[in-house]
Amino acid sequence: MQKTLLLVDGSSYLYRAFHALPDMRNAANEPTGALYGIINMLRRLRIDYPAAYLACVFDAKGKTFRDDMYADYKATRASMPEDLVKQITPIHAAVRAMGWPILMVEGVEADDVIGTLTVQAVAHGMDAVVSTGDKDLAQLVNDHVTLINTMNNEKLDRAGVIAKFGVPPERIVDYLTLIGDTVDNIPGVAKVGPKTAVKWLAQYDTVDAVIANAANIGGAVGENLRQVLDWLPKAKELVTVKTDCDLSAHMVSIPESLKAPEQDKDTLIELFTRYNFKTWLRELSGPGDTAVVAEGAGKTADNDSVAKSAQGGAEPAQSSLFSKVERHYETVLTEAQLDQWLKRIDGATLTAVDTETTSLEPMTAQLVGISLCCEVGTAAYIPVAHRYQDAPAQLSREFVLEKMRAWLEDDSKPKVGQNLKYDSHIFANQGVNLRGIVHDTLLESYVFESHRSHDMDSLALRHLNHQTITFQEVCGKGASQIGFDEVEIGRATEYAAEDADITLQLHLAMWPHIVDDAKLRFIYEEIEVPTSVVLQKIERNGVLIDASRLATQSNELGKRMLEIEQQAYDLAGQPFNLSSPKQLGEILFEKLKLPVVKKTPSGSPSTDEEVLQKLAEDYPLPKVLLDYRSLSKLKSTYTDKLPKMVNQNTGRVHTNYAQAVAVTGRLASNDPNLQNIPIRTAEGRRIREAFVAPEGSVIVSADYSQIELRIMAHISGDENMLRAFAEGVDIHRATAAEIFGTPAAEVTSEQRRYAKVINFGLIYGMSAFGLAGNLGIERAAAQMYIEKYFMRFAGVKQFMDETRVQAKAQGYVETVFGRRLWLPEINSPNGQRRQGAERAAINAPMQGTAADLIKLSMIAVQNWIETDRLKSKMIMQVHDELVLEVPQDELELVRVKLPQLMAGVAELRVPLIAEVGVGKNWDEAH
DNA sequence: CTGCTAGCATA
DNA sequence: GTATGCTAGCAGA
Repeated sequence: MQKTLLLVDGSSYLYRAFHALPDMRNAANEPTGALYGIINMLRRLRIDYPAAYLACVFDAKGKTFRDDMYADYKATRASMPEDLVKQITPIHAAVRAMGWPILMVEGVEADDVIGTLTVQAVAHGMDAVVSTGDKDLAQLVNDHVTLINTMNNEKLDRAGVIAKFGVPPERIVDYLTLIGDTVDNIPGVAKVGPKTAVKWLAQYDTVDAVIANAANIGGAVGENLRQVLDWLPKAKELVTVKTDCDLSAHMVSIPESLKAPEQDKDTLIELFTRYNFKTWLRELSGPGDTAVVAEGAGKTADNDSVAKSAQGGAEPAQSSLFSKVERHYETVLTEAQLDQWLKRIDGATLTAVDTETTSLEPMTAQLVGISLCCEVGTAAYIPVAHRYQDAPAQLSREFVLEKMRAWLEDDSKPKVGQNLKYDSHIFANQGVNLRGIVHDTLLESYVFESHRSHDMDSLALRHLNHQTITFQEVCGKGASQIGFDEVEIGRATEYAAEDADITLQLHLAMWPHIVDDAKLRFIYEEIEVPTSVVLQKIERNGVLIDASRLATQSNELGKRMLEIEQQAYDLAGQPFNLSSPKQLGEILFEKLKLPVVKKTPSGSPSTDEEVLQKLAEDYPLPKVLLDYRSLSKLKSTYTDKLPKMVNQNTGRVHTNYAQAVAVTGRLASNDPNLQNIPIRTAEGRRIREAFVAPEGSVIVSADYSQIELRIMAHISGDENMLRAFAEGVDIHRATAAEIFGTPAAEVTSEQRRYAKVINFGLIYGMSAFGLAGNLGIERAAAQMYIEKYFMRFAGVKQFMDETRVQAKAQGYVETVFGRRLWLPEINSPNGQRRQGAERAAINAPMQGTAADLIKLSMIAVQNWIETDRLKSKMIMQVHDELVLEVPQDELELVRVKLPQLMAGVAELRVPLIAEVGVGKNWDEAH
């Protein structure tokens, strides 16, 4: 592999970091902003550009040759602010401790040192990557030297330089000579800016040639040019970066002198302690830092609420880095513009992609425009289907997609987006298969802060301190809402290009929080991102529904409901709306004077199932209502609704899996929800009969057996429970045997039922009160069972206590794989809320680990299907169950392999077991 | 038309 | 007692 030398223009970042970050200070009131910014930047760099050889170059004190040849060199530059001066020493110390050789050469500017090193590196057969915020260094770029700007993710190779400046790298010196450099106080030609410089260079090629032809250039600028003919050669020398400096006094040889040393952990701990970078510190001293050290990186600020409040605002969102970036948004209306953007994104390290469409329904929405951003602040919007009075001519949807297809479908062109699963559908609707999804800001936020909101507007506000243009501002709301295709293109560009720009910035802001944390990184890279790709496929596969069967059921249900309705009217002595809890309450509790069993949170008498069940013991009407309710639920939610959700094009039902809503890591299914299709009652199960396989295929369902209890056994390490699972016995029976102190063979069905309720209660963080309610026994009796349980399963008790402690101490609990589940209310002064959070804390590791496991299963199964080119397809996920549609000739294969894959995704202290069922429909497959 | 409550389907 | 999403009714626009 090609060796790479990674060079950082430390000086160029000093000022930028200092000015971009707010005034941060440690307890001793020492300024820390620039220090924080530089450390953060170097860490990110090491991750994004792994290189064996490194150097961070700073300007040294003292005059340089430029000062000697030009008295006013940098004359306009103010002296370094005192707060920055104070940070220089710690910055150098930190850079060194992080394992970066530092180069400071007296009498030679950092630029010249870098220039010289790149030339030497190339001479040694290496490539060089130069990280700088200074565009002047573009002159160093060639086939082996690339420029990157970590502040805005910009990457400049030869093509990039041409795209950005309009001239190739070897003409950058000429270009800068003509324009001048106000920062260094080097004048160029008055009134000549980038446009004119590019024009002249296109015509005459070099500054020397421009000078030679000065007499032929007309206009005021021609006159200005002739005024400075004598100066230009000197300006050219000033802006030229030297590549032949003598560095022999500072290094033995290239590249050995620049081999990255190990990071100096002790010094880093000292520095991070002194400057109060707690999160980095925690990572250095905490567990899991082996992986981190191996990458030569520590841990970045996580800005969680705990950290923030605890340290009074040190480690701010690095977002502020971007708030000052100048914005340049372009509407792409011509083929030439599109070509230029294609060139840019083709060479980009990462491109933010966003689509604008006619609706939010992923399977039917039509593409209206595409926005792109591969450099912070610079984005494009490509409208392809805006249609309103006098809309300008646009490139057609088909044309743009064909031009972009190669890039969109290229797995090696890295893309980021906000919920790219949606955009993937939009592209798929047009026959384009989006590949190369390496990041998704929705998932980054979800993995980083499970409990917070993940919509782009909130994220921008939180991480970038930026208020985005909202969809509502652009399209209005309610009846007067217009489609995005009716939005004026200029306005659409402001909105859409900003979305892509913000997406890229959000990634840059959130990624450091994940990349340095081995566990979060695993969850993100190995679970969430691949899961989103799999989900998109499952959603697209869809489920075949026997609509006529459901219609028949709807009819029957309707008839029976009418009969029941009549009975209810007779019993009530008047007609009323059975679906209205309010009217029902009046009938039951006012007219018929039935006793109020419990009240709703709002104070009215409850009429829920539990209440009606109780009242049904003594009165006829409640029973009738229970029947009505169950039928009505089935009809309205399922048998009426599902046929309406069949996609006209595919003839199937396509749910949408929400990947970032459930705080435990579970998926949620909506439009329609396929995760709550009835199963408990015979009546309800008939709906599953309508979930069918097409001719020649069958439905295969595989579900994890007792997954959450197994996870509890694993996490708690409780010996009794582990043994029960290891022996493969009936877990509820085993539990009953322990609690009631009888041999397993003598456990009664009543005892087993109790044990089962207790087992479930445990998973939910049960209290004696809750258990009593559920079993219909006294609270004291319930308490006794719980105590008995904890005596026999002491490991479980210990796990629960420890989980509560951990949750309170750090504000979150973790799954087995390290997913963080935040519990904002765990220390709430409100007892009710706090106890709620405690129960959630108990439940979350189990529910969350189960979610991790089945996501890993989905990835494994999809991978298998694609590798072996099977025709079987996943069509649903229901928390612990995967449902596939399998052609007959693949049945035996799937039947064996599917549960193996599911059981094999992780090695826990208990065996994982997946049970398979097969049938013509989903009901039979269970 | 929007947002809320009550109730109920699933794991 | 955990985690979700959807429906109907109803109140206030």
